[in-house]
Amino acid sequence: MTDSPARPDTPAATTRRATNSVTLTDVASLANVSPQTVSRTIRNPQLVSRATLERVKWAIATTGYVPNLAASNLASNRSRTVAAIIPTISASVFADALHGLDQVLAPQGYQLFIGATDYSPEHEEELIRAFMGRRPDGIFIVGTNHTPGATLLLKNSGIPVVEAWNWTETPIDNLVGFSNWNAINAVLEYAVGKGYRHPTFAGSFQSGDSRAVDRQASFNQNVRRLLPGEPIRVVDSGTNVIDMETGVELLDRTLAEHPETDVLMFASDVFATGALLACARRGIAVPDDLAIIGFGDFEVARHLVPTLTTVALPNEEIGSRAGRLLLDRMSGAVSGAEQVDLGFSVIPRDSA
Amino acid sequence: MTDSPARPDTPAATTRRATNSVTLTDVASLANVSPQTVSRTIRNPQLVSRATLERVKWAIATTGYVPNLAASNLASNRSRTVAAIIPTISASVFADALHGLDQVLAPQGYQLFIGATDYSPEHEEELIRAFMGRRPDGIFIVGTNHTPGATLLLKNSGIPVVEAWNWTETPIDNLVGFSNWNAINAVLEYAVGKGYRHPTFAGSFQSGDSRAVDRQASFNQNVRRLLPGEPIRVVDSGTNVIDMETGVELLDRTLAEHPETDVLMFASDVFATGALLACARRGIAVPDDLAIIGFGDFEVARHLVPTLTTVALPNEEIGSRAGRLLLDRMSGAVSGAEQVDLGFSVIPRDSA
DNA sequence: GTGAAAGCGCTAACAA
DNA sequence: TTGTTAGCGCTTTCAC
Repeated sequence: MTDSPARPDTPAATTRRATNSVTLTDVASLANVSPQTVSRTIRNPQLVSRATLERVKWAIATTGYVPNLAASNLASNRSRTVAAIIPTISASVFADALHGLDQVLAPQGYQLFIGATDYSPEHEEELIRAFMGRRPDGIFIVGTNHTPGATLLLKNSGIPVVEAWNWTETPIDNLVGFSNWNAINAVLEYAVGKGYRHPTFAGSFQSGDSRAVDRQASFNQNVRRLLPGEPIRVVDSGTNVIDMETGVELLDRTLAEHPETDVLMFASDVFATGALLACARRGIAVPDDLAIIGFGDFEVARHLVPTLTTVALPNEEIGSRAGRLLLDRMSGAVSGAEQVDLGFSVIPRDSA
Repeated sequence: MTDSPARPDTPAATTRRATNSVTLTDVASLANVSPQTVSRTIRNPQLVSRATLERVKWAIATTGYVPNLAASNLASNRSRTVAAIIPTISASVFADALHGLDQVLAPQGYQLFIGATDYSPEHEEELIRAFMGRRPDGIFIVGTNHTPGATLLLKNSGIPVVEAWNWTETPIDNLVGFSNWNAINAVLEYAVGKGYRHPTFAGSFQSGDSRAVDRQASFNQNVRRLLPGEPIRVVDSGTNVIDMETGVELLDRTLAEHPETDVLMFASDVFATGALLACARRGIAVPDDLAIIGFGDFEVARHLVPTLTTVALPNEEIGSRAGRLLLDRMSGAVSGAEQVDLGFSVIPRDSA
């Protein structure tokens, strides 16, 4: 033992320490080195001699020391965190993207903060503001439609940002996604190529979900282009809810409001699944009475009877690619923004 | 302007500030108050006079100040974060729980750190260690089977912990879940009550997923109890993968290895869905040729044809209840640990 | 109701 | 290779 004033058994009367947790200084005095050497042992072991390294490691293990990353963050101005802002946690497409993101970031020591906007741009702005307080080293955010305040916050933050999913000509920084517009166009071309002439598009087109709005706009324009004279049939659930029940309702409304429909295109496989199973229950033959096309290529699509024609999207890759872009920028290796179009593919199956 | 030495336009030559971000001191000097008053404005506005409050708020807005929570964390020893440790992000049951957790915690200003163990206890321990460095105010963790090291870390952390999903007689701290053992027993009693005599249990029973292992043990014991003399039929996929493809494989193996099976119980609705749809494709009548029972009551269960008999689990409620327990403990209002059994319910439908 | 002083636990910069 | 010094930006404590 030493008579150092930092001895843990000689706490200054003026201390404010509320924790009883071990600090760098405790480890240092046990190992008989300076706190700096302990810090180096953890962060840059190659700068420390073998003997010292062993001694410090032993001291860390003995004390059960866990570095306080808030202090590290404050001193180094790096948090080793990434903030992920998604519309909702319980939608598999975003969960897949988060999974991709986490797989790339976790091995590099980055931890993920997650926040859900529930499709509300106002809530998104609040969330961004709250996350900024944590000084994340990177930001992953779904969507390209933000409030002016949110856009400003992100632009001025000086933090690498990846916007994901949607495509836009004017990203804030990096962009990883695909074109919803082109995807819907591709589906429509597929359907027309198959001989269908009376398409209806069904989904939830609330303004909060700009991806859905993009898809609807694309449908409108491309029907005009590919089927001149054909009326635009869109059925809107009027909610943000994406579930199979709503798919059944959309089917019912389509049958009632647009009985001439020969192919029913859904904005999500979730809707399509509900509708396709409802058809089976009601004796509507798919695709002979009515063809159905989904969007997203969820796992169930290739198991349904009949199998569901749909569009495969690069969900997980959006996350992993975004993670790699962030890593490049956070390490300082790369300085410029990138736009990555991951594309999509129409998957022809039996339902259309 | 003042001639205060803290003037932002008079940076000390010795400064180490890497950020150009606004600090409490900047706001204070603009509002002509002490930093302390700005802090109070944010954290305890009722202690500040109206006039001062207005002036400080104006200064905050003018400067675009965002408090640095790492500094706050360090000084106050509270991080206003909760760490959530789940087996995998891309499984809807855990996503639902996270959603419940977030819904309760976010309004109170708590942010969520998320980490995925991929069903590996070793990885879980690493993750806990990494998260401890962030000094979360609470920990949510799925499962009750941890490595000795992980258990020790959690127990000694002094941080409120909620273990979720499984049931155990010896929780680390709080516990929110249901009994997998009882749930499987209930399903089996239901099946036997319906007249089935040759049950087979299919799923993935890798040791990493203790919930699945519990279910299998329950199946074994309860078959012996309810159907004495009947052999125990279990089909194990041999992987941690939970997808419909595996459900199809499990069905095939059951038909090949145990053709006498009259009711096939799956450890997850995902498997059951794959199997049930495969039956439709192969002309196996459900439930007449073979009855099928799932586990989890996923959304698709009530839409399938035939609808799937299964067990409903309180996924989202597990999260929200855990959130409320953590909130109680983090606020200091409650000191004791609680064990909450949220139960389950067998949902009789057409497949069995 | 407000301010001054001290320090949370760590790392950057520099010195030896 | 190792140590010393000076903060990072905030909150606690205590004085007024």
